[in-house]
Amino acid sequence: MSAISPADPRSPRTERGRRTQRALLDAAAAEFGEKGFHDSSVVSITSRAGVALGSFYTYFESKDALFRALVEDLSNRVRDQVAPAVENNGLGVIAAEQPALSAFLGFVREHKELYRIIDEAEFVANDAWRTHYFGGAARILGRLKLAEAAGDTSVPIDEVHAWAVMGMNVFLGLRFGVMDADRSVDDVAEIANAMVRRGIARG
Amino acid sequence: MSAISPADPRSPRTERGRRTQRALLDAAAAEFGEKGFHDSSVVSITSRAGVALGSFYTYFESKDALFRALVEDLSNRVRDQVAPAVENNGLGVIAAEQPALSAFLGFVREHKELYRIIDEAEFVANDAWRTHYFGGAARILGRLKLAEAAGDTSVPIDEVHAWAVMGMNVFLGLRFGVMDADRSVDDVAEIANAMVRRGIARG
Amino acid sequence: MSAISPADPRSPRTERGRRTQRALLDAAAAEFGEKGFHDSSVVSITSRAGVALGSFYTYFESKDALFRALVEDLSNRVRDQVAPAVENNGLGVIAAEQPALSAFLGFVREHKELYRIIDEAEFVANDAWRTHYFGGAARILGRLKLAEAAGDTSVPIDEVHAWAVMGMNVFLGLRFGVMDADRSVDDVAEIANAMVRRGIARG
Amino acid sequence: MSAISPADPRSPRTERGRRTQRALLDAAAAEFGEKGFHDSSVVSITSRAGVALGSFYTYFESKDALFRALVEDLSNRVRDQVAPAVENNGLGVIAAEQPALSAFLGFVREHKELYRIIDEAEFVANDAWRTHYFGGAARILGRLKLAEAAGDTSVPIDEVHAWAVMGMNVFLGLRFGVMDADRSVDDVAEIANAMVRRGIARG
DNA sequence: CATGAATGAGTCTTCATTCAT
DNA sequence: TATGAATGAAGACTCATTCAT
Repeated sequence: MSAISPADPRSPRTERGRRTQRALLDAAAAEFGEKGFHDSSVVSITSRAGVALGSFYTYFESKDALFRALVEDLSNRVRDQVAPAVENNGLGVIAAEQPALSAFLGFVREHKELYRIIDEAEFVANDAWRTHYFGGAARILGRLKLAEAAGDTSVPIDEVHAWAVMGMNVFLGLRFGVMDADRSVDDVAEIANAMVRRGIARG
Repeated sequence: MSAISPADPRSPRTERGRRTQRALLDAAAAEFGEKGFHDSSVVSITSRAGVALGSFYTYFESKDALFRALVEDLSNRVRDQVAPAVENNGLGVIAAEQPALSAFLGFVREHKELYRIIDEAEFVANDAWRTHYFGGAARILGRLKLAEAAGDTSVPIDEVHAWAVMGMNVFLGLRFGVMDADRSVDDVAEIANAMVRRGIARG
Repeated sequence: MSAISPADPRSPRTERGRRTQRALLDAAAAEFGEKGFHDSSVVSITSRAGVALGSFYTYFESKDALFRALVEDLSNRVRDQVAPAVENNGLGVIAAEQPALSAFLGFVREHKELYRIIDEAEFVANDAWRTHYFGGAARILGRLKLAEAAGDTSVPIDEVHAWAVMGMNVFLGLRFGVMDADRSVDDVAEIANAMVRRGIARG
Repeated sequence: MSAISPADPRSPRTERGRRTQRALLDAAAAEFGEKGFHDSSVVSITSRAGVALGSFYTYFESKDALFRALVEDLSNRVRDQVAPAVENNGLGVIAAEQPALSAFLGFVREHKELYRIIDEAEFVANDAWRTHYFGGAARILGRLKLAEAAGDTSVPIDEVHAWAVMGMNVFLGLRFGVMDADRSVDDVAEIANAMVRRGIARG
């Protein structure tokens, strides 16, 4: 499973070359995971890999190209890990999403460091980001607990519910707020809230 | 509502100072929104603001500090905009989340550019990121449509459902995969999936 | 006489700035004169000028831009030095070119080092270049001496004639060979040779 | 006519070797002609030649050596092409320079790209250079036209005259300004101008 | 002879930050 | 407060050359 398509003009032609490229890839994954893209440097990556600086460019066109290769690779691996959990498991289609989610969570846990590059915001912002989301989740959890106390829920409320709802909200914001502003926000909110309501609320 | 807490040692003492700081803040919002944190430069921000380079440090300790101030500001404004939608609206607690979500989506739409700084990943990665998430959402949508075709759903399936589920998954990955690895992934997946199942599936 | 047009966004606004820029310009002239463009480095120029590396970019957009500024400056100065020698000297128009040429030669002699950057070929090629041109001039001189010996000349033949003829040939080659290939070479050669013939040969 | 002297320790011993070297030479000529010396790279030359990078050093000691070989080769070829035009053509010695010049111009025209490496200045400077010389030629042409209008010329003035005079001036500057500063500039100017005067002006 | 991986010094350029005026 | 010049560490990338296979 090479992150680099074999058609790449820079793909290694000898076994030795293949080893070097792999070393570079691994070093980069570690480095990016620790420091994020911008704070990682090519020098540092090559020295981690035990390779000369110049050799980097034998295998990758640029720092950006390496990053893209890594993300693409990760993306393919998530897919590969999740797919089998879904197929032929004898469950209903929607229920089958549960093992898929389990598989996904397991994958993320295994590739923690690298995964945060894809899904967290700018590294500098991480503190602010954490505060922001923990605050949001806490608020939602408070609301749900309130509903629970009022006897309005059909399931015991859990932190998982709060984060699930917040993730939902954030992604809908990104999708229908940032990326595409054509759809009515009320419409979107209605559909999403209905799902949560039926999923959690009593009767 | 100043973005800078009044206790800040660098908060302006004169009216003129206040105007300068506000200009800097606005310029920064625009700049960060366009280029992301790392590709924005202090020179460019000051020149946008029509202010001398040196003056920047009269108002902000560093580029990082400015960024944090901006995120904090944004965070507070989201809260302020969402809060009233929730209070005293005579709806049940969970149903009240619907206007809250509407308000949130509206806010994001108004502050598109800036908002992506908080919620999108590294700027370089955006293309990869987009492909990654659009792919994920498409996969989920396909699954839900399958369930719908099989007559297993209680509501008409919409793209909103797919993005909602994916946001949920991603955030749970971040929360229980990256940040905290103590909780059983199966447990988390079970709770989340149950919510979706009940929210979408037929009785 | 600044080499940088005052409209340049990077032109210095303070006296101190003006001094720094001048130092950079002078250092660059020396450096380029010694090593040619490619072998000169910005680090070395700034250190000659006693200025920090970064300061270079306060005054010049790039190494290329500096070079262009220098050439333009030199170009203007030649013109300024040659012009007065031509005007109002009471000589016929063509005869007036003689003091102009004197002035030009004097200028070149004063700015030797820098001047060779404009008019010599690639630095690496200089040795080959010298051999090439000295050989050419020697050949021409030989021919002219032959004519002289045969009594066909109206003036004593001098090395100057040989170099003059060669310069003529080379420039016609550049102008009507390299830059513009439309004109008949025989035509060009006829005109040029006629001039030399009448200028040197016995009636 | 090999560009490499047969004594060269790296001259090829087999037919195959000779082909490889020739391919390298041709590729280099193309490359240098397009990009100039510094912007040409050994990798690019070898890849143009369809030869492995390492093989370059089997045939040439260095990039510089290759360049010198090329210039020397070109130099010899100019000589070879010009020589026959001069010999035994039954013209007077000076008149015989006319077909020589024709031959030279023809050669340049055929080898345009490569020729500019020898005779043009640093590649970066070319724009400045062009402006510089075109300006100079225009000035001279203006002067000559003035003389023509005043009835002081014996031949119709042509652009060729202007470029010829300018080439003359520039080369005299190089020869007696840059390379050798011992001779009186007035003396040089007198000799050269006399030639032009008699060549162009009315008796 | 051919190959192509490895090397690392060297280059230009950027930019947050400091400081004298 | 405002200004803008000065700083220099840091970064990405290039490329001639060497060398093991």
